[in-house]
Amino acid sequence: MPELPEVETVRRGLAGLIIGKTIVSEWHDTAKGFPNTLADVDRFLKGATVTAVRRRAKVLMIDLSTAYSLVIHLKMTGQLVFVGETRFGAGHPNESLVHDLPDNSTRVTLTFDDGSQLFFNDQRKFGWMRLMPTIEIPNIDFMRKVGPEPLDSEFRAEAFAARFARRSRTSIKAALLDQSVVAGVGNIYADESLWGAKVHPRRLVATLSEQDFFALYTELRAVMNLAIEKGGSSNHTYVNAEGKKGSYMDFARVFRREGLPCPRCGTTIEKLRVAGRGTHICPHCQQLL
DNA sequence: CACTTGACCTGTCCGC
DNA sequence: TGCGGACAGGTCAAGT
Repeated sequence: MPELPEVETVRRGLAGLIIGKTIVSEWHDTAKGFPNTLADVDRFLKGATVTAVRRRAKVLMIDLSTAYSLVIHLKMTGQLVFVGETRFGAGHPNESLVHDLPDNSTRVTLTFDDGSQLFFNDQRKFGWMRLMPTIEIPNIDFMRKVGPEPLDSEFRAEAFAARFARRSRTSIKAALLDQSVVAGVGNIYADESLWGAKVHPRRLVATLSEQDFFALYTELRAVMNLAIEKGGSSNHTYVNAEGKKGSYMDFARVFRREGLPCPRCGTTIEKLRVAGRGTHICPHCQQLL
């Protein structure tokens, strides 16, 4: 589900809601989604206080006072939803956006010392949550190979372009989705940034000019920053830590807009399949050459 | 090694 | 209304 802006939105929400709280109980359903032993849960999770909530690429990390962390990947349909005392009050403006939890998609429930709860829900069960020593997080396979953060102020256009050398013979869309090239890009922001840069998603990486890469770098950062500002994009499954939907989809220029006019030139937006993913383009603005 | 495809799951939507 | 198939904001393991 979530890409970098959605995960960052969840991170910011959670940081304000759970830092300083102590976990008093834990429930989880399957070994696959939560592979830790009960002994580890008892020793390093129960009684632990949340000290920080971090993000790297699309991975969230909840750091604990035990020097362990909960490392979480939401994949396609994962959610982390916090429920405190005031959330379901009658007449609350967001009352209709959330329903009673846990529900049939709930995989993990954490209960804090003040009675509030954090639910990890995941309809498709692709996501995972694991408890591990904080210091070992950089050694997991995903962290070792993941590329730079695209919004890092130190990450410049030249470095962005250079990252693509490893994927020169594939389509630019496949390369953008490759987490080892640049971190955090998924299907929505790949399509949105390619449209912004006027680059056809099927163009081979090797055919992109320096100007194309510069435009793509600029557009990707602009689109991700806007999405974070708008609280991410929402389909029927994505909600932030407070159970609210993001509004970026109201600003999307091509994603899921097939049949509608391109906001730049009016040409009808088309949907294709590129790198095995549904892909949205303006056939006039984005030419194959 | 680089690249593509299928698998992992469940729910929903669309055409018959 | 029921059913089959395609598809869904992501990564891996296998295959060529």
